[in-house]
Amino acid sequence: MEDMEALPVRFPLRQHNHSSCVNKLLGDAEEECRRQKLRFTEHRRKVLEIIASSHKPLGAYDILEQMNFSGRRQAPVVAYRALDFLINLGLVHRLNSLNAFVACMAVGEDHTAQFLICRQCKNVGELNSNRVSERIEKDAVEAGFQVDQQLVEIIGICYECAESG
Amino acid sequence: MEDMEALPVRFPLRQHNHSSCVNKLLGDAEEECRRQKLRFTEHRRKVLEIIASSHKPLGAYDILEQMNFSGRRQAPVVAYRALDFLINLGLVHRLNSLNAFVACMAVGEDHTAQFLICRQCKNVGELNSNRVSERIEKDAVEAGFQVDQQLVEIIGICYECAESG
DNA sequence: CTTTTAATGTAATATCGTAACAGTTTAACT
DNA sequence: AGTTAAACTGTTACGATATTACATTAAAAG
Repeated sequence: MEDMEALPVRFPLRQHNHSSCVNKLLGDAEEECRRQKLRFTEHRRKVLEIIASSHKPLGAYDILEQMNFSGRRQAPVVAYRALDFLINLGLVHRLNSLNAFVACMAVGEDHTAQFLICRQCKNVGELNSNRVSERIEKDAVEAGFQVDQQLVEIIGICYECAESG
Repeated sequence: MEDMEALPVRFPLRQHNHSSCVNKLLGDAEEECRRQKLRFTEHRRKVLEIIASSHKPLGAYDILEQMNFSGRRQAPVVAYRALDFLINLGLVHRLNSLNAFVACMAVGEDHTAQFLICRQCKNVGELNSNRVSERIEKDAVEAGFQVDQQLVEIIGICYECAESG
């Protein structure tokens, strides 16, 4: 039986208010950390804020550059440690084909994710299709493979870029 | 309507004759280059041979190490150039989550591919499920995205490792 | 046989990511 | 409150992955 619900997808529109996404995500993060008794430290907050403020994926060193509060340049490991934390919490996703990071757009929704990477505008959308993840799971199992994690990155052209030629 | 054909999957068995895979792949490569009037040079042959001789994914620098014919150590770019060529031809696949490369196991079959990466034995299998690729294509299109390329990497435990505990 | 295109050689450098370890802060427990 | 254990931070150094640039050589096309 096929799932007939609307297909959840988040693709950032050209004009939209970043600051509300950022605030929402920071709030979700705080709450999640409280629930799990984890520490939402300054570094972690800052890194999440930087990532959430961009719908284009950012490299670890891009993030690092924006961490110069106090004028002092941070060591790479500072960014990577915060990223590991945020990824484990499901607040940030890593895009392996780009060596880059994006904020999760479906925090707290118990979701699977596939990433839509526009090779023109470089924006990244998040598709949350259970049909895709279930199809992968079933076919892998049929092939004798036990699935722990799925990494799905889809390269192409987003709607807005297709429109504007 | 669902595709009821057997699901194509290639997972290397523990005991099997590598040299026959290697020879088949080299033959296919030669033929494909003849057809497309491309040059199958020494570097390209050697890199393909190295990759095909391993069912575990190899990093570019692993490959480089094995390219020391003439005792001379090659520069990284030599491996990367050959890899680019082989990837464009569809003879080699890149695994983004590992920064590593594997030989294609379905050359000349007009296939889609999803990779099954065993985190225990580190072998990589190639699943060729059109059901998966079509599901991804459909859902992406439904989300307003035009797909050029799909990157699907599935991490887990292969059959043989699950058997042997 | 000459022109043009593709491939190679070589050096340097850019980009991405981790190890190791000492010091500090926070939380948990008497 | 004072002590202990766990988590986080600061810092240095290094390892791993990948690309740019440019001069040279080899091959294919005319």
